[in-house]
Amino acid sequence: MSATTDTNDDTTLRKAGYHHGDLRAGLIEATRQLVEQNGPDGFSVSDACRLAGVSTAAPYKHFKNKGEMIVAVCVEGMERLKANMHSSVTDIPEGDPRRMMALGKEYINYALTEPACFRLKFGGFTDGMDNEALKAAGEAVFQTAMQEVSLCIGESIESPVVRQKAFMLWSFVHGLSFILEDADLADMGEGIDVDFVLADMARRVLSD
Amino acid sequence: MSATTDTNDDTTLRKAGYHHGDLRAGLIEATRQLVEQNGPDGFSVSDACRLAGVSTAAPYKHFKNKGEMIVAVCVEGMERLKANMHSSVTDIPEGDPRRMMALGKEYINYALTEPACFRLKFGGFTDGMDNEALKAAGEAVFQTAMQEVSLCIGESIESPVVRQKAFMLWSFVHGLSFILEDADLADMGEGIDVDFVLADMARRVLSD
DNA sequence: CTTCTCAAGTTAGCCTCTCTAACATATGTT
DNA sequence: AACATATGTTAGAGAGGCTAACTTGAGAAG
Repeated sequence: MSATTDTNDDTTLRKAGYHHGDLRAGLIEATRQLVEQNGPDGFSVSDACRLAGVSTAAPYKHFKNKGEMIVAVCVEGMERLKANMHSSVTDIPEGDPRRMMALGKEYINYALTEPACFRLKFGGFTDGMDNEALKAAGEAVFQTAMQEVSLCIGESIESPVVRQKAFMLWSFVHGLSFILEDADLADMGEGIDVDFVLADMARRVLSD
Repeated sequence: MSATTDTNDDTTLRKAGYHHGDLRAGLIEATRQLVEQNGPDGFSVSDACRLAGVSTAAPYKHFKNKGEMIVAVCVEGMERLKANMHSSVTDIPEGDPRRMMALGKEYINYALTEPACFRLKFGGFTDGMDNEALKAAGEAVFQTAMQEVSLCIGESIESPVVRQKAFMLWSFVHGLSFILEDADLADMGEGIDVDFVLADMARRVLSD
């Protein structure tokens, strides 16, 4: 039984001595890994504890309950998504419709590389978990889309048209993400070029 | 303790005597009710048993495990969705683009009236549960959309263009459904008229 | 009508999971 | 050096998933 061994291979995950250092971060990372491995509902607090190398009671010094752990993982994920989206457009000049496409691609890319996190946030697992941080993280992502639409069609971000077009594109990309990461559903889109439909949709929606 | 009382108020749900009659159907209905009440992850086999008035071991004569119960609820739900979609277009002449809109509205309507079933099927709860019946039920729904697109644009259902347009519209409606039923996300679409965006999107995608 | 059989129930109990209470340890402030 | 507090631990209550072994009763066969 060397659960509390000193050889610390997995930084931030396992602990070195009696105290972990940053168990909160360690548990979030452990949970994220488990969720990505076993699906959005295939994780238990106990599993996360084993991964982090602590007792099953330890998490409750950092989170109120299992739900709060899930929310924390989602918030982190949304922050990564937002950062990815931002960095995906830095090389493209403002107003270029390719920026809109890059955002959509990045959204889908996130859904495909962190599918379980994506579903944890959007699939209904956080239903009824009112959390300001999580809501704010989601809004920040939508704001990014509105900003881009505003630049593309040359209208104020306050304009209802901008909101409407952003909402339409977001709905499309959001649904596409869900479909692509579900093997059964993705089968129905066989032969379809994701890049093409993304560009095609952007063109159709952004035109008058 | 009158759990096995003779007064049978809730047909198909509770049993009358020692044998239930159709416990399989009773458990599916009980599960559906619980899921709609408490969210897609807010149900337990035990709860369903209590609702159906049987012991906690009874379900295992009809389902291999909890996952199979979930899948059964999803299959039933998809069949309802398909039926609703079909009946929503019977009064509109073939080829009329309003048929496409009616299908989309019905899809969204289903997501809003049976939100937990919708998320159970599409939110990731059935991840890794390979089930032919469930996959077939989903495909039938997409076929309906393709059929309509084919009629609207006057091309064979085999045509890649038809598949592509159907896929684009489905993605949009699918994403819109997820967004509308999530209170936090729906807030971002404040002031947006669902009927309008549906019609607008259909027009944009179905045009050349 | 009786008897047999088998599908469809039941009880008892295992293991795991979430979460709490009570106790232990280490860290940094005074 | 001593204490206060944050962060761990162990023990255990209560619930849920699932199985094994037993029971019931409904329909077929004699």
